Amino acid sequence: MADMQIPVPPKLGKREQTKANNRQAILDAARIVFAEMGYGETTIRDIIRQTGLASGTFYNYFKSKEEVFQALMDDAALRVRPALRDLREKAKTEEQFVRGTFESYFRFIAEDRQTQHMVRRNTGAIRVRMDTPQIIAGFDELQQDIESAIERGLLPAVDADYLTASFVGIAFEIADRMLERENPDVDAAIEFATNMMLAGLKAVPVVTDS
Amino acid sequence: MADMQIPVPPKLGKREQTKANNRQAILDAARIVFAEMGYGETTIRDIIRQTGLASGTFYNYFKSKEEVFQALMDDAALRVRPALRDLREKAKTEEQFVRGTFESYFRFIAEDRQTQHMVRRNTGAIRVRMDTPQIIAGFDELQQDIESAIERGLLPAVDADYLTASFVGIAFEIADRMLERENPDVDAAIEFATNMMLAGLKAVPVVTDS
Amino acid sequence: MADMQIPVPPKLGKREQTKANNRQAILDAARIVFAEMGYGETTIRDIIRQTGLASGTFYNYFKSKEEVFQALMDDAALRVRPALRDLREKAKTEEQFVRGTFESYFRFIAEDRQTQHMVRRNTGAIRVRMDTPQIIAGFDELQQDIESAIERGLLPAVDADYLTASFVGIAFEIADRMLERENPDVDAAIEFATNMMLAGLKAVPVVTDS
Amino acid sequence: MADMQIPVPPKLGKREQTKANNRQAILDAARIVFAEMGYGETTIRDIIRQTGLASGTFYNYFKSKEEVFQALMDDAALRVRPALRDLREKAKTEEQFVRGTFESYFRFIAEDRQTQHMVRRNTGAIRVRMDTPQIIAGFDELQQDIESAIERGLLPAVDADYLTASFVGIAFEIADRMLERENPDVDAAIEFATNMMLAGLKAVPVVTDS
DNA sequence: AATGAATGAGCGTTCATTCAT
DNA sequence: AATGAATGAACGCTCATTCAT
Repeated sequence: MADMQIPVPPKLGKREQTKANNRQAILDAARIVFAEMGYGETTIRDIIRQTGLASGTFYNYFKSKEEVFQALMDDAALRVRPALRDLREKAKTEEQFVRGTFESYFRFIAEDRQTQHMVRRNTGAIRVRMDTPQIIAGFDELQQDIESAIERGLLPAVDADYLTASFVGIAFEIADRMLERENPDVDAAIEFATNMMLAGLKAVPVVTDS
Repeated sequence: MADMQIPVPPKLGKREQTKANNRQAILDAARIVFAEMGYGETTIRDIIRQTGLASGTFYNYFKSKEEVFQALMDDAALRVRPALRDLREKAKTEEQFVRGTFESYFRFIAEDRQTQHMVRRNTGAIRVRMDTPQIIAGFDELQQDIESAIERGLLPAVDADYLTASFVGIAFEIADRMLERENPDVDAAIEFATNMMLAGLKAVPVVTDS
Repeated sequence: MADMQIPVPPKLGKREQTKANNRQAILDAARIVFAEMGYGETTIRDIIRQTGLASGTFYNYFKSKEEVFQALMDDAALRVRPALRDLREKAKTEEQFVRGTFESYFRFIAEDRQTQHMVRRNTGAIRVRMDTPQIIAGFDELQQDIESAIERGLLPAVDADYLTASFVGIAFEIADRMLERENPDVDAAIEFATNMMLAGLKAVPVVTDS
Repeated sequence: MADMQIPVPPKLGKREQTKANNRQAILDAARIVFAEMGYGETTIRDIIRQTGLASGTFYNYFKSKEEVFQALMDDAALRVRPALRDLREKAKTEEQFVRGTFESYFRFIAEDRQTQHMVRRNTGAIRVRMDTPQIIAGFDELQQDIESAIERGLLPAVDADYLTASFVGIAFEIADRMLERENPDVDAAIEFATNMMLAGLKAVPVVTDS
């Protein structure tokens, strides 16, 4: 009887199942190697090697590296964006808007640090930063939200473009440093970024001991 | 025997001269192609092609692409850092420190936008940011300067790491957007960044017309 | 139970029908792509793509590209050969034999020029000539007919091998040029080839105006 | 002193020597595999495999299969054409013109039968004929020569296009059959073709025993 | 019998690097 | 020291073919 009430999940035949599995395997592999080696340095063969599938199989699912990347983006967007937008739309105060954004970003980054965070390849002193799909998805609509918040009067009528830039810049860089620390203190990062954003240098928490 | 009679041309000076020239030629070529195609996409062949030298010659001067990059960095550091450090060491106020840093950075970026600024390759929605040598050189010692400024009491005793991160993040991102505009207004960018840094969102200049 | 009530569709006939249909579909597709892209350049995938069938299905009917080709040949042979043989067997004079052969060949070529005639791929200056099934079928038994005609005394006792060669060579090349012309004049081609064959250069119609 | 009179052959350094050798090696290899497998079926890797060189080396000399082919053509043209043209220009009679052309063609084919003659791949019953460079070179200017001969009054004013076609067709096909014989009798082939061309079927030598 | 995804060999090509000249 | 051809690994990609469904 229970069977009848529970909506039947779209039963996949074995074929569809493996197909879905493979697609996901490629996406997972891609996320890993993108994060490890950077998008530019990653080859399609790196991705398939990581999956254990045959080289030709890749092309049954994606036409190019770009396409996998885009798929990762779409994936991430689906999962990340709605919450972020919702949060920012519902923000009653400047601080809620700012803190909420940083909070969800830093928490997201902290959780998925292994494979998800932005890439930083240091070949020697070279820093290459690649925005992984999740990141892009996260900030993509920030500017729109900021503009709409300005219209609502929630945020002051400043240059929305530069404000977004500051937001993103601070989030990126602080998250990056946060992850490099032994025991990342997400709350501290949120606090710092929020205060910096809201009231600048002077409002930022003073370090008593270090 | 005939060989012995031919007066030996003053080879040594010239040799060294050419040697230095070649080295510089490679560096110049590398700077151009790095900026044009991005570090990751640049091949050694691209660099030597640009110089007109033979491919083997490259290896007389550098072992790898990385090494050229490092050399460019060192070059840039020599030219860029002293002024920056000097400026920050001599800063009497917080604002001088902050504004001075942004000012020299944004002006530098604006002047050299052609070949020197950071690379942004967009393959579709993919943002890859590569810090060119000059950029890195510019920010490399920022953290030290910040720490020293904190010690001097010029800056509040905040988390120097995160403060640097905010600095760099804001600078990067705003510079980036500035360059995308039709007529980049460097002063406006400096003003925005400085105020953001010093007093946050609320202090940032309000846009009256857009 | 419900399954049992549904009237069983007359499956058997249909099965065989589909089977025959598929076979024919593959043959048709092959003829088209062979003619379009040339035998050598055609891949099995090209053929199945053209049919809309699944790739695996191909192998239920043919083992290889060669085999499809052979089947096309057999097909054509069935349709083309009998008439040709008949014509040549019934020939009362040398001229009937020769003219009849050229006539049926040139007319056939002219009618099916779209997809059926021989392929000529020019990659640059390279001429690759591929005898399509129909063509081969047409000439395949020519030599036998010639030999038999010699025995009958219809044709002089010349080297049958070389005679066939001349026949084929003239037919091929003239047909080829005929098709390249704006308004192919089949009768003129027949006339030229027949005269060339029968009495050589001197007998060939003189061009008065061009 | 002798040195001064004998024109110094362009002394090649060791480098130039190997370079020339390699180029020639590739050309030779290409000629062989083109002849063996047909142009269409030949891959670049087939060619380099035949040379023993590394795969990348091919690209130091040629950009593509087409380019090698063209180079072979140019080679052949240089060697074959002048004699042919000369012969045909100097022809005093129809027969000289016709016989000379066949003669040089059949002799050429007979000599180089290994690697040089036209390709005939029989995969099963499939005949693919590929005109190798030498062949093309040989016949390329035939039509011009024919037209000029017609103007000179050496040949009757027939359709030059079709006449060329007949020439080429007969030459191709007879040469082909000639080569298939145990002991190719070049003179017989020349005789047959010439007579066929000049006076058709009736003039062709009768076979007494076979 | 039909399907179509998986496979891995092989293609054309580019590249970093070596080394005889 | 400069040269630039040779090298062979690796790339992106396509293909014939197999086989579980």
